[in-house]
Amino acid sequence: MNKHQLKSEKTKSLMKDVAYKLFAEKGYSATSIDDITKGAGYTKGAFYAHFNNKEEIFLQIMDERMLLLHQQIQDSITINLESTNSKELILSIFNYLLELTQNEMWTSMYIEFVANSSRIPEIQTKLTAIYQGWKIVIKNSLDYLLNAKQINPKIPTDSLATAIVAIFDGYNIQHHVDHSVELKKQIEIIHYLLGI
Amino acid sequence: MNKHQLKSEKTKSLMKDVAYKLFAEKGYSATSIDDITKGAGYTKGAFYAHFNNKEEIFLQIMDERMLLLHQQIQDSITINLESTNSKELILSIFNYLLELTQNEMWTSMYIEFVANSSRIPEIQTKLTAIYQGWKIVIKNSLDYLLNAKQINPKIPTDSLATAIVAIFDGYNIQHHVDHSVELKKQIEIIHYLLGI
Amino acid sequence: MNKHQLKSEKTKSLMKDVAYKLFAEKGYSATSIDDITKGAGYTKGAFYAHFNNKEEIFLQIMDERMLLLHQQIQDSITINLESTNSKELILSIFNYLLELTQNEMWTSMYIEFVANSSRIPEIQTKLTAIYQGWKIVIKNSLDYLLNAKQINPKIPTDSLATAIVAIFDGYNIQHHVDHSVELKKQIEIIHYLLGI
Amino acid sequence: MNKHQLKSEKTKSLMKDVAYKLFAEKGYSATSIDDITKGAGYTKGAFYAHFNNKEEIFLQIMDERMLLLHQQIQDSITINLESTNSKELILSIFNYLLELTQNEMWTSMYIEFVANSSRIPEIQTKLTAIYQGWKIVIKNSLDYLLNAKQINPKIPTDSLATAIVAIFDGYNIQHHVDHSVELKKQIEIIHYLLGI
DNA sequence: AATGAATGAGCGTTCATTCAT
DNA sequence: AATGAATGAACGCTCATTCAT
Repeated sequence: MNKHQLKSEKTKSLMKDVAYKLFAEKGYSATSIDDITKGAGYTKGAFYAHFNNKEEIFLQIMDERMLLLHQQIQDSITINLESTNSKELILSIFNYLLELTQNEMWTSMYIEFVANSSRIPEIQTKLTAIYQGWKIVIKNSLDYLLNAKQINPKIPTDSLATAIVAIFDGYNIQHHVDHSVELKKQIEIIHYLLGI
Repeated sequence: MNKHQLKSEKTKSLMKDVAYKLFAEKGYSATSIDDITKGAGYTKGAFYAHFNNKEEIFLQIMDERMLLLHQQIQDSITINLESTNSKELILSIFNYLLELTQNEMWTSMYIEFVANSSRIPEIQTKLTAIYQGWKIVIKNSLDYLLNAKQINPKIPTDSLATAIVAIFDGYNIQHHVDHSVELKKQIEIIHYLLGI
Repeated sequence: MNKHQLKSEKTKSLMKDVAYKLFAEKGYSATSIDDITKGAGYTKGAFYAHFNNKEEIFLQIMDERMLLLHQQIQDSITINLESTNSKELILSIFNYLLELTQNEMWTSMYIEFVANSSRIPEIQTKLTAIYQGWKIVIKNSLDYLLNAKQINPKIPTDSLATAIVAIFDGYNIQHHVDHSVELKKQIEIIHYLLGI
Repeated sequence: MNKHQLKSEKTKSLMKDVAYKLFAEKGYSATSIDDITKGAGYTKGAFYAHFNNKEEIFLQIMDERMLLLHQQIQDSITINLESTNSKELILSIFNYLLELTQNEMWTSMYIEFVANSSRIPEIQTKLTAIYQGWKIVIKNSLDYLLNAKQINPKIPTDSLATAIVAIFDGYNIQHHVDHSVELKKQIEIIHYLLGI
């Protein structure tokens, strides 16, 4: 990677960081290109040297953040899969998600994704794929634990995976609106569903 | 109410119906006053004769729709509380919510409420109150059923109420993004949580 | 026509007059909406209350000016057709066109039409129709004079009509670039072609 | 000319070729520096290494194309001046011009020159000079043929030269707008004017 | 000679809002 | 109550031009 590319990458990254923050704070529509570039210390023109339009930066941020999240969950699982204690594994995964949802910025951005999904088809496609990914990861983990007889659910693991994702999303939304809602309580519910 | 007021009320109501539809379809930001008034067969000026600004109509719609929803749930409970069979009561409530979430327009609008809650403080206040209301309604019903020994939950009823709301929201979001997600499955989960 | 429409028509007309002048002076691309509205004493927004976009005002001006021109030529012919002297008729028509081409603004605007015709299909269609119209008007007049044995051309009247239009356009362009070119001389040429 | 200069000249020439094409296709205003450099396989910076600004390349292209055209006409005349038959001379010259005007790109570019002449004084000066040049070349040829009694015009040769240029321009414009106009017909008219 | 990141001014367009009628 | 002309600020985007490399 030459100097030009390096500088370009740095600028893009800076703009994406600022945009991420602003999209979360003010929403996609209410965030202007000017807001983004000024926040990153550039002028409007610089934005269009790196992104074709506003939608593109939104989608790129979404892609990157979702990929990162997916990988981190995956890693968290891999590391803990050797642990003999199922509770530890489950706890580690869910605690990870918990931390994430406690990050207000991420939640706002996530809701922005969902809110715009019906208007921007590409977002819908991506989000659907992401949901599928999460559910598969969770189902696989549950299957593994089930085989190891470490969980004892009364509900099929694929339905459980969907339910767990829903519970996270649901608590996420409630907490986003009303911070007095305790996110930790969802862990209890999930444990109960898992029969542990 | 005289003729003038009646006409005024009718105009407002028409505009709110159109606005509800448009906010759900295109989002709050992307919907213009012109879209609303043209859709209702009026011109821009008429809008400002009835609403002070765009935010106001959004909040009024939210108020009315949420109140309506709340009352309908309340009614559904009241009617069914006398039924000897707990399953029937639960089913009737949840089926009501199910129908609602299967109404795409309502879901879109609901997500619009949530997405705008961090930007418009009044929305946050209202949404928080609404969540509280729902949870109280659900908790009271659960307590009633618990006393009647018709449900057998392992989790306190207030936590359960929060969980049930979260599950509805969560499935709602997933279904909004990916229509292949079956909303009916959430009922299974909730039944399991209730020990029935 | 009510007061609203009257005011609207006045504003549109004012804007079209200013736009006509500016398009001729600076060309279509180089003329901004701001130039037009400021010149007419309005703000940018007012423009879009009356025209859908920049192209529309250009096309409307073209339509109106061309229609007017066509009618005036037509009138000029009708009035003079009764005259016994063919020279008078011819002179009156060509003098009319002469006057027009001596109006720099009109010529500039006309060249703008032509220059943009390959890029804006609607302009091409309109211009083609206008050329047809002119040629028919001229051919009909020539045929009339031919029947009356007042002209004695060696070339078919339809070819002559095309040639006459070409000569007007050609002198027009030369004069537009170099004002020392005498437009009057083209009348001589045309007279010669007509055998008078 | 050393290697550096050679390369430079080649780059300039490439850019001018691409620019010529683009100016003709999209017009001067609508053609961006980026369009030109990308089309020539370079980047923006390279443009400014060879031209001071956009106007400069336009003027250079105009200069070169017009010079070329002038020389080719001149050559065409010189070669044919010895021919005993006047018709051949005339035909060769006009056929050359005919071919040129049938080249759509050239016509578009030519109209761009004319349309921009009132905005860019340098273009006006150049175009005026070019018109003068053409007219002198044509007049001289006509005078030569007149002396040789090979043409028999009823109109002074200088007026005829102007008329011939006008006829070419006029048919050019008509054909540019409406391709069904036959350019060949203008030759008939000119022959008639020349009394041959 | 050539790259390409960045500027900055400007453009066409939209839209919430105001107000005379 | 309703119209619709007009405002004015903002927005997404383009582009000629500059300049460090």
